[in-house]
Amino acid sequence: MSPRSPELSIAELTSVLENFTRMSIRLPSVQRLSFTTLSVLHTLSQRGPKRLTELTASEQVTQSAITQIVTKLERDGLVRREPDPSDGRAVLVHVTPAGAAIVDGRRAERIARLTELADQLTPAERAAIAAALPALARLVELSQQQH
Amino acid sequence: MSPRSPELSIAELTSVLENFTRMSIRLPSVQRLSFTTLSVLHTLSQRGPKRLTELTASEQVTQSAITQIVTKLERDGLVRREPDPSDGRAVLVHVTPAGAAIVDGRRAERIARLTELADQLTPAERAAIAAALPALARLVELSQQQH
DNA sequence: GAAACTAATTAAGTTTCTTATCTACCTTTG
DNA sequence: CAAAGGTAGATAAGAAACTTAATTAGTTTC
Repeated sequence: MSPRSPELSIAELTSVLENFTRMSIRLPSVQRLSFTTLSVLHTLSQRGPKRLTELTASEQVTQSAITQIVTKLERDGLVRREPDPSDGRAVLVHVTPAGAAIVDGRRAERIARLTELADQLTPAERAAIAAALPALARLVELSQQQH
Repeated sequence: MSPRSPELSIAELTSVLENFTRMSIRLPSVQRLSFTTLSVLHTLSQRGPKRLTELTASEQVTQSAITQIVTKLERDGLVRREPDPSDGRAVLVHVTPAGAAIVDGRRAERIARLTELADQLTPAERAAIAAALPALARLVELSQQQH
């Protein structure tokens, strides 16, 4: 509530984000999907169909691992492979409605949990977070462009 | 810049935090330590010595997994086991200087990366994040009390 | 002080990844 | 256009990181 533009402490921001990471990472999932598998679903759901090689880059695991994950997800009906019309070697992985439902369901859990916590903050605290949201979103955007 | 206390959208906050999680989770680590192993080191470094059962609760894996992780960390000189004077069955796991150095090193990497990104924000954006930091930290605190 | 409980370990098996190799398609170049 | 090299994905085998189940040792309770 002091609008004197205090300097941003990146160390503190880092620490806060670290804790959010560790807080959300262990959310129980109904289906037993590994972290990487969930991340693949999330990526496909958020950014649309992707090749296996693109997923390899974004998820930071080996191409072989992505093949195995996609195979398992396809067997469970959560994604489907489609040929890439522009390249006969490539495959485009699409998320199915069932797959999207899992991503949405997990997001709903997180929203519910955060809502409970945010309810315990003061209105001023909530306003401060709201005011920072666009900047935080920009930070994420910048990070995605970069690498 | 509009200090009219706009309502906080938890859905947007959730989305932003999700992306931060996925952004930081795949940071390359010099030593090949699993996510859970790094999380144990982080917990010990941040909250001091803990019993194996306490780590089991905070890391959300089985007690057996914690035993194996601690054994491996001890073999590598990153933690050490000490008897709990108040309970002959229990063991207190302490992080060693070498273990703390790994945690600090990884934090330094994250800080460096975030600093680069934050430099690309406007001063107003940085100020907005700075103003929200205490509230975000409180949110983390509340979450840790709860569960 | 016997029974029930709790903290940690050990053993064995499963899941999730990696490395190495392979096939198929694409692109380039002589 | 045919051969050479490059890229996308799949497969096999093995390593790493977990799980479940059973065991040991110490603690609490009645």
